[in-house]
This record gives sequence, C-alpha cells and structure tokens, in this order.
Amino acid sequence: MLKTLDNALDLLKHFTREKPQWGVRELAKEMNISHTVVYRMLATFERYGFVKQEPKTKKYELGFSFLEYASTVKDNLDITELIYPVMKRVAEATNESVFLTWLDGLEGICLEIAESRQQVKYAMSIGSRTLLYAGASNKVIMAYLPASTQSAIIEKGLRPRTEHTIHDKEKLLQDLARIREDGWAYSVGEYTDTVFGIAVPLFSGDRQVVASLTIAGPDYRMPEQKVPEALRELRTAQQEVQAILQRIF
Amino acid sequence: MLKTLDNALDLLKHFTREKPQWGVRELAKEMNISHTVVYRMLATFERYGFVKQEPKTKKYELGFSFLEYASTVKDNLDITELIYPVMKRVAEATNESVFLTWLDGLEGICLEIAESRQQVKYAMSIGSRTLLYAGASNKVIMAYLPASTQSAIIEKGLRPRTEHTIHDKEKLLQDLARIREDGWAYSVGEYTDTVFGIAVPLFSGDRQVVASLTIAGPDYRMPEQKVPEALRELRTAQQEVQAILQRIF
DNA sequence: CCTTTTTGTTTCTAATAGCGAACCACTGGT
DNA sequence: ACCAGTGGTTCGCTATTAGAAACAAAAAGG
Repeated sequence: MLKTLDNALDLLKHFTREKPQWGVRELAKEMNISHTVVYRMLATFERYGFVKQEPKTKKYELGFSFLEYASTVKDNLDITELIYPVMKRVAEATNESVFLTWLDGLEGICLEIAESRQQVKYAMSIGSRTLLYAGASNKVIMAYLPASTQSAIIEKGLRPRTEHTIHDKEKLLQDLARIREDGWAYSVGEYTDTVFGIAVPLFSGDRQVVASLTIAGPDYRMPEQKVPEALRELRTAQQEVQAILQRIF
Repeated sequence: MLKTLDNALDLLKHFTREKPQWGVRELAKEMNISHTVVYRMLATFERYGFVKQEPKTKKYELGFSFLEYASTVKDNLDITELIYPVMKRVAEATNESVFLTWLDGLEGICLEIAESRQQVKYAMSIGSRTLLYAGASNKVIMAYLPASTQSAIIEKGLRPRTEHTIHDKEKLLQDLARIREDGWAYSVGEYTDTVFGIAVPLFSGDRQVVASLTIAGPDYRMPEQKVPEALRELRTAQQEVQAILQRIF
C-alpha cells in the first residue's frame, strides 16, 4: 500500500455534492495535514484533469477527467448498453422510472436509470452507492446473498434512513426470507420517503446474485392493486436481461 | 509535484476502451517499471474503488468510483441540467442529435448529448475529448479564441483525422476568420467521416467562448438546402442557453 | 501427470521522494 | 497602512518508496 497515493485518494473524497469547492489551506485544516502537502496533491491531480482550479476564486474542484473514465467504465460493462433498451421499454409501459442496481462488495451501485416520461427527481443518480438493507432494489439483492454476507452487512449497522426502514435484525431476516420465497420485493418509503419500489433479482451464470431491476416512483402512483401488473412487466424484463447476462458471465 | 501520485495517475491512463483489462506484470512491462510498483498502485486504487480485480482472471479494470465522481462533477456544472431541456427540444425538432461541447484548456470536452429518435451511434460519448481544429463543434470554439491560443493549438500539430480535415495552417486560419464573421460553422466529415455538423458558439459573461452547441448526424440526412432551417432552430436555442449562462458566470 | 513458465503477492534495504517549518507575493477587509 | 488571510515556493531531515529477489499458486506445455 502506497501512503502518498492513499492520502491523495482520501483527499478526493472531500469533494462532494455538498462541498464541491475547496481552498488549499481550508482543505488542509479539514484533513489535519500541512497545506503544502495538499497543494502538491492538488497540483498533481490538476495535471491530469482530475481537479481544476477556478481562476477567479483560486479554489479547486473536481475536473472533467472523471467523465472520461466513467464513460470507459460504462463501456467495459457493455451490459448497460444491452440492458438499457429493455429498461426503457418497461419505463414506457409502466410510466415509472426503472433502475439497474449492481452489487459491489457490501453495497449496491446504481448503474443505469431509464426515466419515465413523468420525470420526478430522485436522490438516486448513476454511480450513487446504496445500503443493501433498505428498499426493494437493495433487499432483493441481499435476500439472495449467503447468510455470512448478510450477517456482515447487518454487523456494519442498520441505521434507519426513514421511519419505515427495518432496523430490527430479526424482522429484516424474516423479510429477506419471504422475499427469497416470493422471488421479488415490494417496499414503500424504506429508502426514500414516499417512494415505492418493486424489484426482481438478477443472477450470473453461476447462480449468484449480481444485480436487481427496479420500478420506482412516488407512492401515490402505485396502489397495491396496480402492483401485479407492474410486476408482470418486470418479470418478462427480468427473463430477457437474464438471458443477456448468461451470455456474458 | 508528487512523483508517486504522478506515476499512479499515469497508470490509470492505460485503462482504455481498447484495453480495459491489465495483469500486473503485463502493465508493468508496458510502463517499463517494476511489477512490484504496479501492484502497490493497483492495490491502493482498489481500496478506493478506482480499480477492481476480476476474481476469475485476477486482472484489474477500472472501478465504479469513477461513476460516483463523474456524477458529482456533473452536479457542480448544474449547467447541464438547465441546458439539457433546450438541447432535447432541438433534437426533437430537427430529428438529429445535439451536442454540448465545453472548452477545457486546448481541447474540447463533450459534456452532454441529446439523442434524436433515429439513434445512430457516434464515436462521441460524454466525457470524450476532442481536438479543436476539426469539425464544426470544435472550430466554432477555436474561431473565437485569442490568436495566441489559436497558435498554441496549431503548434501542437494539425494531424488530420479524416481526409476532409483541414491540415494547412493558412487554410485553417482563413476558415476560422470566416466562421467568426458568420457566427456559426458547418462542416462535413472533418472529424468523423460522413458526419455533418452545424455549430454555434456560447459565451460567458465576459464575452469569452466557453462552449458550443452542435447539431450532428449522418451527412445524407442534411443536404445544404436543409441547413438554414436547422440553423434557425439552433440560433434560438443559442440565445436561450446564452441567457442561462450569463446568469451563472 | 509432472515440469516449466508465468502469474499475483510478500519481504527486504538502499536511496529516493515526500513532509513541513519557514518563506514570499499577493489580495481584501479594517 | 496595516494585518490576516490566501496560494505558491524552498530546503534539509527523514520517512517512504522502488525494485531485486523470493514466494506460492496457477496455467501452459510436454
């Protein structure tokens, strides 16, 4: 492990949506290190376009290089390209947005979004990480993970995101067991308030969960009696995507 | 400047669309450094999700963290969000794709794409960098740059991308002068073969070029007599976007 | 099936490269 | 005119890194 690189990558973490701009000394104070070091790291990052300095304020912010790398990442996963058309079709048929959530370690990552015509802005954006114990899109993945992995996730702590998040260990495990029986998940307001989710799992060639496909939107647009129809749509999509996935993995 | 970090960022450059996967020793040979060093860099990157190791092949590839950072980059530039609706409208009116190209140093960067219904795949994807001396979208930016900057771009070399790329210095400067007079640019097959482009410049509050707005597509769909109509559409979009830009910068 | 080669990973020590106090030049507020 | 703040620079001491050699494990080849 390289300490210099480690520090540098740690520095990047401080550039967030909430605080996208940092002065050299300001960031140094935040990180409890010398401003000289911060300056050197930023200067090096800048040569590669990972950060750039606003000429006016002299403050630094993330650079465009991330867009380049992100696009080659998405290219590697040509998955997205193959799956997107299917997602789009479901989005149009149900008039709700469809999400592809990928499993990455003990978290989920939103890899692709097919927006419905009636666009509503979610907290979710491509690349955002999610906790696996809350919300249909995540729980449906967690439900099919080996018990040991489930425990690991639970051990990391079940901090409720909303008042509907299941934060009791036993209740959660029961819920997961039921999801596994049903083969799909339905939740309302667990991850984001007033947002429903209907999700099905996706498996790799060797029967491991790798992702989930989710229909989500404002809860008032999906009363319980409309769920079966949406689920049917999702199920056929699941099979198509599954076929694509088998071919790759 | 930090050498360790410099080396590490240089390493990332080797993960391209064409070669997205690297073994440790393989990459070390390519970079002419010890495989031990490469291993350490990759291991450190992996802790932050910038690369990940495929368990089967043990080879490394770019990780999802880039998606996260890319999304916060795009968030900072809330520009995209404000401009996209306008682009989409033009795309639907003209039935061609619309591109937003941003100026970054001596290069252009494709920041946003509004696809037309009749989707054709381009070499262009969000985040991809372009040379400023070829193609309407780029030349219209270069035309409004100060002469010194233009020279700098020319000095870096005018390597033709297609047989229609202008590679003569004098011819290029003449062309740019004319574009500046007209206030817009039209080109066919300069950047990508058989692809036309109609572009207008976008200025910041202090009258500096910062970007361009472009309609592009297969050349057979845009005979010269159809250009004026497309241009009119683009012009009104230009004014709207300009208004948005003034408000920000 | 055993050998040979090649893989990712670990360990060690010389020597390079990074840290941080003190420094400068500049800006903006008082 | 001042002072407190900024970003950027210098330089010596020291901690960190590079790289040869060794490692286990897994392919490749006979």
